[in-house]
Amino acid sequence: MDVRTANLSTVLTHLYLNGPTSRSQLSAATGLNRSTIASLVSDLDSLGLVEENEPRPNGTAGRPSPVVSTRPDVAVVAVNPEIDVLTVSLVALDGTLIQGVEHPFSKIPAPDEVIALTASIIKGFRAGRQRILGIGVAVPGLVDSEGVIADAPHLRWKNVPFTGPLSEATGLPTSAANDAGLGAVAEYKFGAGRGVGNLLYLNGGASGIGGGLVAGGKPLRGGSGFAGELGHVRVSSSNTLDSAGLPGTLEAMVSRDALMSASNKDETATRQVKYLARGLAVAANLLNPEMVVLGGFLSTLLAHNPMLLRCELERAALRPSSHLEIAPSALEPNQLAVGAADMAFAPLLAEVYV
Amino acid sequence: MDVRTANLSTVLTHLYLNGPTSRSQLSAATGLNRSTIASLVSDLDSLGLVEENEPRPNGTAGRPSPVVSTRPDVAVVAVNPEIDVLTVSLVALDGTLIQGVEHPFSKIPAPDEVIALTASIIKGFRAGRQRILGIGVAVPGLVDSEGVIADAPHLRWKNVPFTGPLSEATGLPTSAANDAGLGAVAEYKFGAGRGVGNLLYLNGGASGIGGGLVAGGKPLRGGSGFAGELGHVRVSSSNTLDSAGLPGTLEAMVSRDALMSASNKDETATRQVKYLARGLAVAANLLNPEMVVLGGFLSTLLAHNPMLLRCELERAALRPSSHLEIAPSALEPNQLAVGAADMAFAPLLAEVYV
DNA sequence: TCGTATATGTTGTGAGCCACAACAAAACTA
DNA sequence: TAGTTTTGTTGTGGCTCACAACATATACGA
Repeated sequence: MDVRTANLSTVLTHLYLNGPTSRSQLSAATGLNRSTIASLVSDLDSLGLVEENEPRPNGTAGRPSPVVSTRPDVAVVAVNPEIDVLTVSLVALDGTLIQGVEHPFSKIPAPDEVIALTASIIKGFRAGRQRILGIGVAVPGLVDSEGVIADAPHLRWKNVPFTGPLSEATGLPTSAANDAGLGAVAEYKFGAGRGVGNLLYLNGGASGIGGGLVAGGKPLRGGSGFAGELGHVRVSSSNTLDSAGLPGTLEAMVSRDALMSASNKDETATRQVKYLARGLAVAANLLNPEMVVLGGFLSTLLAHNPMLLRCELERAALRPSSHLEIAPSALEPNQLAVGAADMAFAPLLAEVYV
Repeated sequence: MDVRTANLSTVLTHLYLNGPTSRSQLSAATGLNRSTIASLVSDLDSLGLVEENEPRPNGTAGRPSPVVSTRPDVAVVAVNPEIDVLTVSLVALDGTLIQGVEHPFSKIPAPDEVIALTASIIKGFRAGRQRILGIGVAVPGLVDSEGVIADAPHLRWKNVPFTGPLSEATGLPTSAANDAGLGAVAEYKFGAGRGVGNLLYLNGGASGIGGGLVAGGKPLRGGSGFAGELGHVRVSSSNTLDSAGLPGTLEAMVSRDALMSASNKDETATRQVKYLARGLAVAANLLNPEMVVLGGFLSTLLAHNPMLLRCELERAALRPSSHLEIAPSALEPNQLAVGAADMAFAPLLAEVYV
């Protein structure tokens, strides 16, 4: 890649992640010369990606530096099909949600239905003044590298080509990935785990427990793209099966339904906390993350008895796990939209062509 | 970093990983122009890092291209202190072992002893014609980012400053890291997992089971540098304790001593294979690696009944684990020397200053 | 209110480094 | 031996960055 392209990407990515930044701050952050930053910002401006605004007085001496920020009309679409609802969101080039549409389903939707609905909703978005650059889809299942949904058990989709048809229907470049993996990236870049290079994101939803990983500041997808599935790791010798048919796993022992329908809620919650701690211990020993971010009903479980969770975790993990931070999701309920949008912005941020 | 520096690094790293390469192949591999490669190789030559040799006839038409290779006299020292032996090796800039010295201990050595011994052995190495650039230490324990050995339980070392004193005693830049993590990188770059971006390396030694990870082509160290400790993940409800005092872990259930001293070896091996499969299932579900490399007595266990290991693994893991390859270490017994040397070469390979 | 210090934008120059083209060299092929 | 193919070699041009000199805009103290 070109030097120029790399530097344009560096600047735009900084603005994407850190929000409005003065030119002098950009110069300090990138190590590039004042004059170079001026030239790069000018290029990004004429590409319609950023805008310069009046300098904000900051009380220091010296000539004030204009504030550069991403343009709010540059956006992508984030799509998240679930069994009971389709969420289509418009997300701007600073990670903020502009608009979200939720379309409920009375029964599990077919892929065609979801694609057609999404295309229509996007047509609606286009009435606005946004420049829509692409689409990112958060899939509750396994997606292969060509955008084919290999297996989404709860949706009962298998080997469904998805990004291709959706891209054709909308004329927009489209990518797809596992939802929990995207949630992990979202929490890392904009949420509770901001700047924490090694984190595990665990989400408790209606259909089970999904997880995603960030390691060394990058999403950890694994060989076939389903790393992070802590829900299917065994934490008990029980024979209770999870959604994938595996016995005694975290997902089998910890579920929202069991919690809701329990006669003794407090006792059930306590038991589930203990199993959750065992699962986290496995992740702590094997991955040594700095932080675990809990979303969905797992954050409720955390709130129920944080001390118990930590004590049980310490018992089952190697000592350095005391450094492990446990935090609730900070982006809820928009993690997946933010993560999917991040994926859709990725090609632009990686290589800004003049 | 400079464009020139980056390109010099690219070329040198290619030679390090792929061995002797013709200038035309370098041009193809890097995408750089013929003339640029000529200039880069000339720079590396005058730095004494590479040499050009007679072109090898390859039967094709056209002017033959000189073969560039790393100079065999550029080397680093790899150090591996264990409870019963200290191994100090000289490794060349193509990952090959030039010389290895093993110094046995009758009792667990103290850090000072190891440092003094290592320094003496390196003095011996210096009698040769090698240019020694640095030292890499593979530690059977946890090393912090400043090179202090936080905890090496089997050596009974705690909070021992190590790289500092060794560097002072030898005058060489020194770095240290967990042994299993280095083994994982070695197998990825030069061994059974060559080119496999997501792999788990598991080593069965006298003192227990250690593990290291490579994810996305990079070592996965985790927050405090001890990711990969699959040995301390629970695989049984048994109360047998492992070396860290945790019950029912892989290390507690699978050990060389138990295997050696068993009255019915075959039965014990079979049981251990089943526990190993459970441990691998955890890793498969959580990390989704493409390959598991087994070293030490675990490769013996693999050889004992590969089919059983795979069957048990399939039962306990999500389906895509059928893509998971299981292989014995290809570098044994030099994994740690190769990995530690790789760490010692890293600063040079990352930035070649003219 | 004015001058000074400080910080930053602006402009022009120079240097580094790469791609490319033209030519030379060294193999293979018929 | 002449033609073909591939690659080294050399010189040129262009891109992009750093830097210096100058201009501009603020804060602060007299």
